[in-house]
Amino acid sequence: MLDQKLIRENPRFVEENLSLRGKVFNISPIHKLTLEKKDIDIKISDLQSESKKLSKLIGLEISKSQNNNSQVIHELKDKGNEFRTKIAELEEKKRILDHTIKKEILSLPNFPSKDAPIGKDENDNIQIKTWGDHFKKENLKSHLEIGESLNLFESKKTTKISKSRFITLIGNGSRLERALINFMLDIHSKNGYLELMPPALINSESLQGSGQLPKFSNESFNCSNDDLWLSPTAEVPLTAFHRNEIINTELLPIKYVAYSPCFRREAGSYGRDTKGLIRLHQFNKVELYWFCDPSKSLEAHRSITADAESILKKLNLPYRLVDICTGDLGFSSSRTFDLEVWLPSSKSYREISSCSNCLDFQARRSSIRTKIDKKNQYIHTLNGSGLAVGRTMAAILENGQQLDGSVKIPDALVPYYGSDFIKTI
RNA sequence: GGAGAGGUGGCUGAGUGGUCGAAAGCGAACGACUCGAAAUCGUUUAAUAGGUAACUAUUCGUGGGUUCGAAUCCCACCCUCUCCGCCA
Repeated sequence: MLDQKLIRENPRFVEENLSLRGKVFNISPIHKLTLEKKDIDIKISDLQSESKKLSKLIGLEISKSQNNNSQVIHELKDKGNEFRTKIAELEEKKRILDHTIKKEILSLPNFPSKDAPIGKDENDNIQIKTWGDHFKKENLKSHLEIGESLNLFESKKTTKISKSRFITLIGNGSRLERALINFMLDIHSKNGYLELMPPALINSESLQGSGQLPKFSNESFNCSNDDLWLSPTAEVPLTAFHRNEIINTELLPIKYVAYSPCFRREAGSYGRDTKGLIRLHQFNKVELYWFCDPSKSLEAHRSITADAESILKKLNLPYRLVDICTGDLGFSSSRTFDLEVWLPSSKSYREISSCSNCLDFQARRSSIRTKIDKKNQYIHTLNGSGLAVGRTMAAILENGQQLDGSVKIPDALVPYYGSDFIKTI
């Protein structure tokens, strides 16, 4: 959420910064409303002040005279009633304004960082570096073919259970998924992250706090009976964990790692990645999350990205690091580095982690602050996948495939998986 | 799901219509005493928004209502605790 005061006092600055996203933002209607609201705020405050004084006076008069119904007291009460009516009128106006303004502001995305490359869409993203040896032979099998031949997962029968874009992991597939989750959690825990296991059902306020609501209600599953939603990413409960808190500065940065199932409706992606592990309504993810001192988030961003990268390195999966351009940034993010893993069957890179610095955008929505020089300041939040588990499995299957049809498990994962190769049973 | 109790500042806890933003205690900060410390004594100490400031407003779980005036009365909701039932 952007600062309402900034919108009121410097609307052009706000428009210019938002427009870096490649769309035109006209905030002059909200700007006008914020001015109106400020004006009403002042009027209400003045009236309340007078009305309060009057009430005290009435109290005094009543205690002085034994007669509660004297002419004087009646007149004073009438005057009090006038205040009440006026204040009620203004408050009604203010309530409508507040509601409208908040709705509008909650639908505005974060400012892109001035360090982010300027661009329109994903084609303008900039590759920063590549890592690892690419496996580029011909006739490589896709992770879907490998998974089917080794009986690691199943999607056709799964439509009976739920519907398309769900998967059932089987045998070694399930074991590999578990191994990956534990492997990632262990590495990050050793690296200074505190492990949390948050609920998968999330209330509306939490989704609003991290930026999924009100604008993207289409993208999450909703349990309408209960004002609860299936969490699309652990980023949501992790942000909400400290909602409405003032965090002691000495505790910062707070670093969490959380494994969670993630649920996404994938509205608008019909026909894309319909097969395999890449785009599912439900998938597992290990998420990294930082609450940090506002002066230190740039450094933290590099750090969280490096922590996500460390998993790819340990698993010996080739990847590249991409700097997301202003037009392709997520709603809450000011700067995002994507990690894309190499999938040899399609000779392409695929997003496996997205590491974002949201600055104070989520903290403002969620009211998470810290006291700096006796003043409350919004902290900065950062999130990054570390990593998306299903896509990691896909990458291991494709990059580790052997001529005999088996798959080599990366050395670091062997203790978790329990053997060196996945073979047909 | 049934029955009951309760939600007040950093914490404990008093407050049932009028200088109550809230007694008292604990805690914390500062000062005195001390070579230093403990103990003791004294002073200070809620948050949020707006304002350079003086100051103004709001806040006693949340939202409504009654009233000139609500922590206090009324209504709805949320949450916590205890007991019973059910349950992985």
